[in-house]
Amino acid sequence: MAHSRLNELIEKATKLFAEKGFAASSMRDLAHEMGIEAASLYSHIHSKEEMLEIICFKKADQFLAALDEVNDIYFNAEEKLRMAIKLHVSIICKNPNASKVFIDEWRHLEEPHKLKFIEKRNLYELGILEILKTGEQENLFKEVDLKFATLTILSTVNWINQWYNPQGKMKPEEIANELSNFILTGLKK
Amino acid sequence: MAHSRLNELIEKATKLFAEKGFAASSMRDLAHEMGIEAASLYSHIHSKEEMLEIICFKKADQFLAALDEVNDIYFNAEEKLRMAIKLHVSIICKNPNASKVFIDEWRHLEEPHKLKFIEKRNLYELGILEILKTGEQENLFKEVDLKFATLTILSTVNWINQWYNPQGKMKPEEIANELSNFILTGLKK
DNA sequence: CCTACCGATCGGTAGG
DNA sequence: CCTACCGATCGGTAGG
Repeated sequence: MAHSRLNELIEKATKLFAEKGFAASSMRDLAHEMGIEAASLYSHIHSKEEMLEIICFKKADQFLAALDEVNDIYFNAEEKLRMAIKLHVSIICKNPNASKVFIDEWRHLEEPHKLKFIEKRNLYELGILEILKTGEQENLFKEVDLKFATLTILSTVNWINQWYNPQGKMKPEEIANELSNFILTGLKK
Repeated sequence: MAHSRLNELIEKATKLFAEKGFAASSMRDLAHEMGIEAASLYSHIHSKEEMLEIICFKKADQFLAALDEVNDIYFNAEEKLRMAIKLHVSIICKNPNASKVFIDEWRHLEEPHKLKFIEKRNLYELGILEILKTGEQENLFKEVDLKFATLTILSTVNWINQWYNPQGKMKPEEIANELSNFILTGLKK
């Protein structure tokens, strides 16, 4: 497979960055994981930061693609929101390490990539916000501060990354369902 | 004032750790902020990590004290939850930088402090969980996975730290109110 | 992918 | 709080 060694490198970097944080991860740590010398890493990548870019932007594009999928198919705002949440949770659970880097480590990106990353993230937030706005217009959702509600929803769907265990008893679909119900109807009877 | 120079140091360290992350913050950065040489920092503290301890544990104790306050005074589970959220948001908004360190940087604590920190955090989570359990028993709240609901609630109240601006138009009280309503009744009409 | 190495920077200490 | 300094480690390059 072409680039398979590069793929392996990115995978190991993802795990390392997720576990120790970008700044606390050294190229020598990573080289050790790969079973090679630190200097040899640079035949696969140009810099430590480049790996962070690859990880963050790949994840950002996955989320944006999910948004397109939602907007292409579903009509009702509640269904749209449920679908968006389901896809979001699915993306996170499919690769918790990469998600952790996407959520917590992007700030170590250098310009101009950092700015570009924030733009993509904003685009995603806007997509969720549009769904909520539609729900308001359809008289399905309460009238709330849309920005506030968007960020609150994203916080709950991102947080699962902190405790999600692939070996745990809850499957991504169940998590998404519970979360959607919580977001839509709250805690009160 | 006794320890005022130490207080200033911790304050500046808090800001630095919040903005750049613990691992990416250097003692020379911090010394520069203080207007002294890096070596001089060690007449106030023993190590870089010690500052992280001070910040994290102070914040942890604030949250635990809030829990006591809630449990001492309020009876109804809904009121308890609203009060807990209000105090939580208030603690975060009072010092967003320290809260950021508490939420994101504690993993750089060294043992045995890391373990002790996790214990305190678990104690807090348990306190919130107890409130939800009471609400269930009082037939006020839905029957949900208590652990799941607790983490979801904490995620939303912690996330405000990412975007809260002390100069913004929303006051902590309003944020707490919106958040409580959202958590209790959800988005749906 | 390796050996050999670079300058820069790291957290921290000794001694005043 | 300073000067002077330590050994360790950092990301990265040259040349093969």
